[in-house]
Amino acid sequence: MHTENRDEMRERIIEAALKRFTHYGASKTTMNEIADDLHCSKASLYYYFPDKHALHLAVLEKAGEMYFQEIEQSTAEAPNAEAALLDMIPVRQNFARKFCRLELFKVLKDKQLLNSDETFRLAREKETAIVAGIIRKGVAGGELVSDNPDQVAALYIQSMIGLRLSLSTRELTDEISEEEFETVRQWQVQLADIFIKGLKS
Amino acid sequence: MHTENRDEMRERIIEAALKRFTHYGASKTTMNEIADDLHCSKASLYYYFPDKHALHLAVLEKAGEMYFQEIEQSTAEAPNAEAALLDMIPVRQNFARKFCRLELFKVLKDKQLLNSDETFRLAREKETAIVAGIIRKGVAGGELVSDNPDQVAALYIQSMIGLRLSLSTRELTDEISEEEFETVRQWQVQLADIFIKGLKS
DNA sequence: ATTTTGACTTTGTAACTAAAAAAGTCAGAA
DNA sequence: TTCTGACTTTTTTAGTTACAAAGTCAAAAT
Repeated sequence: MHTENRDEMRERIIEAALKRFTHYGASKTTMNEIADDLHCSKASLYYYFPDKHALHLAVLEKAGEMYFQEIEQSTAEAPNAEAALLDMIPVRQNFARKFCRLELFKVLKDKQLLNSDETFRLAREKETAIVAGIIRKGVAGGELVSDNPDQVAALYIQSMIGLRLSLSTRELTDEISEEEFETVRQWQVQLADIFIKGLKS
Repeated sequence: MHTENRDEMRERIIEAALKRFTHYGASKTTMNEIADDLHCSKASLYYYFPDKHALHLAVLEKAGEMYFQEIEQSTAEAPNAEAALLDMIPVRQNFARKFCRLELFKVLKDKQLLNSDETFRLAREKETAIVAGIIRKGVAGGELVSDNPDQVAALYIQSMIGLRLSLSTRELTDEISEEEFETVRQWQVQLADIFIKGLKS
């Protein structure tokens, strides 16, 4: 297996793993399967990633990039703050639906991977910053009023995650039925409305 | 073991179980231990309760009664809607702190006990009704504005539960550290503020 | 020098098992 | 009607094994 350089091969591995993970689940995918897909040996994978956890995290980071790309596009297209916040909701949902088998929660709980905390913290901060930006823009345009957009944004993200979690009757899982998705969506839209109202006074 | 009547003995059993459960956890408490505490035989317990699940649920119902008693007192003493909503938060927290070993989530997930769903639904509805009442009173007094207090109340409760859940890093558990309690409290107060603001426009 | 690999070792996990503990039952006593 | 000792059944736990997957490394290939 010959490639231009180190980074290119890393990308190929991540993409192969992403495919397997999204189809069959991360824990049901073996390193041998990924190697076979790439027509290379398992040992090669370990030349690019110290262990499976690191590969898993890299796959999640890749998925995160795709998510933020969509979020930023959606946000840019929105005519105002209210629309921007409401449009984020289905983007989030589609992402969750598409990548539910990446076993995000498993990695999040796993303390074996030291960098994972940092990765998730950064993703959370980025998402919060996007919401804060939306609010700030709304304040600048006279649509909203807020003396602390960052704090409100953090609370907004935290509450939205909370609604998602409190609606999954089962334990902390990545599997959600279409019916549950719809219920979560409705609650999230309602909560967004409250926030928007609260930010208009 | 002689008592006035059936209900009195049921109460004694529930209270003994409540003590054991809160100290050592429900799943670490055996029916024999409860029987020994009451100086009666295990078989007697089964005369009053069909199985351990039913006793567990009765204990939770008892705790629920204590909770609502405190909530109603706190609500009655509050001078306005804002104070009533904010005062509910520490009451909820103290309840969670006191009865965290009752393994509420375990029973909630357990589908063996058919009545449990109904019990929790009723408790949720009662809590929602209390919040809705606070909002309605606020609307009547000119403090708040809302065209659908029931829906807002349901969203409020759901969001507060969500914040609690999204802050427990670990899996769905009843164990929470004092530090986590404080963090949850702060988020919940902030969210309450947003709701109150949103209901003043 | 960098990248790859086959053959290897180590680790984790699913499937059994046996023993113990706890749940739950019941005929008969109080 | 209430209670109990002696009983059976079910669940949990702790071990065990056997297999699959993770992870390593010296040497080969580029």
